[in-house]
Amino acid sequence: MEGGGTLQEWGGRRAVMDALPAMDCYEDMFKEITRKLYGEEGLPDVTEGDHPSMRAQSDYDGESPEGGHGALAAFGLAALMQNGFPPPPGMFGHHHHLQSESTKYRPSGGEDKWVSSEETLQWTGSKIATYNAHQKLFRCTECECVGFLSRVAEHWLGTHANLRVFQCPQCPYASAWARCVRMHLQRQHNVVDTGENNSGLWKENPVLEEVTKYLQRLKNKIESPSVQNVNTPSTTQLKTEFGVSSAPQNHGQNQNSTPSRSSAQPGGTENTPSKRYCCTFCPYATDRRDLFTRHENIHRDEKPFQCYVCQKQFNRADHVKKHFLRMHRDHPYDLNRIRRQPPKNSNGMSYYNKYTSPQQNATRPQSLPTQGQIHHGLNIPAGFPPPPPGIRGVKPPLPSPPKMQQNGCNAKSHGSKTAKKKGEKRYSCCYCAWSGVDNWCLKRHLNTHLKPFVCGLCDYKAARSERLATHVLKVHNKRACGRCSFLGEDSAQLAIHMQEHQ
DNA sequence: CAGCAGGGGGCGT
DNA sequence: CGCCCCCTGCTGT
Repeated sequence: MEGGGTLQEWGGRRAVMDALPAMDCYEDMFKEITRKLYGEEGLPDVTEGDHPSMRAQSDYDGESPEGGHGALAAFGLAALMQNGFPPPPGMFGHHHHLQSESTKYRPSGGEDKWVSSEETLQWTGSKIATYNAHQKLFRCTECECVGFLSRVAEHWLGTHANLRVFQCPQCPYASAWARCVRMHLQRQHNVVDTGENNSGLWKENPVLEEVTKYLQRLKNKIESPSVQNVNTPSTTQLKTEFGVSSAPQNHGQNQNSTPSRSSAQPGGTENTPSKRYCCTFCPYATDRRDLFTRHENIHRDEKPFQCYVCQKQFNRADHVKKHFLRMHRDHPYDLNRIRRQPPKNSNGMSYYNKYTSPQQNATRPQSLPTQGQIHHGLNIPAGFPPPPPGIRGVKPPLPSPPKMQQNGCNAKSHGSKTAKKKGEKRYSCCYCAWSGVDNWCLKRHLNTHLKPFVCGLCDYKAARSERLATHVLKVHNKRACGRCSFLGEDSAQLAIHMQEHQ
């Protein structure tokens, strides 16, 4: 298949969403997805919306018309209708299916005649949507969502291709939904973007243009078969379709051109478009496959390693070693004892695959982390799924050693427990006689001299962001973001803002 | 304010 | 795979 490389990556990303990370490489993932999409199963089992990381990726995306699941969730339907979608016909009880001959024409008369294109998008093999000339509406072939051209194109790209084609012109934020970017612009940059006079939401993404042109050709063909391909929408028309104005240039000239790697995958539309591997769930991108694989484990919540002294679990072996050298320096460190499970079991399944069987995945959303959920590591025997991702900073009650004992261990090993300490290296302040154990301590100490956190409403300066936040709250009755200069009117507004930092 | 542990990314091997 | 670096959150002073 032409453009197989791109589709391969696309398929790989779908594979991640399909919770098939046991595949040892993207090639295998692609094969699996191809089998799912076009093989005997015939319908995808997209579960990206079930992934906690996916849910946290963006509050705007959370407001997106789709919940990320192939089936329309209740709120997704409501959002769709809010966006101008008529209620999807037969959505209740319908099952997913790709376009087939049997679904080309509906038996309910001419008014319900949904016609598909004879061509398919080369890089996906999908026919995207069918068109009903009577209703002048498109219907997604994968989930039967119904809407106008731009909406269905946006829906398909965002839901079934998982692409974020709309880019904030002022920051790296991108979304699959134009209105989400408009909302982001309004909230974060105080730019009221009506969709008619906005500042370039249409990301430089030939895929959007390709899909839109594809649907337009389908529409033209059905409504005016004799003039097909004449009314292929221009770039300006496309921008109008999506309510955007300033589109970048150099879009794909060939309508069937294979999308570039950077634009064909969501990560390619992130702030690091040149990276080869881009995470579906967060903005992370890298050129190294091994780093990407390691990063993916973060979103899988697996902790295959554990400290054999205190049973604390880790997702990386080097973290176990670092922990061990910090906390249990009196014990001999044995690399062979830190793995909770062998890398491969007798069936050749990886550790992760073992615990992410379809049954496991089905119950995964119920194990989403919530406030107050604390993992008692000692109660989880080896061989059981790792706990939900712990809330950062909440330390589970470990069986041993108790906190005081840990501190005693630290105190005992002070001065020699790390290479840093071994070398007696100290980081000295240039303004005073202070010296610290690491560079970060020095940085933080320097803030006491420099006070880089300046209140935007008065002359107050603070050495720490939390101090400034306290000041802003007490003096100005506003909620300050610890990561940027945002000031919220109340905690709810700040909470919404903080989600964007995810 | 500073020490500390945990976690994530980059990089070399 | 392991090391180093950086950052964050928690905790004690």
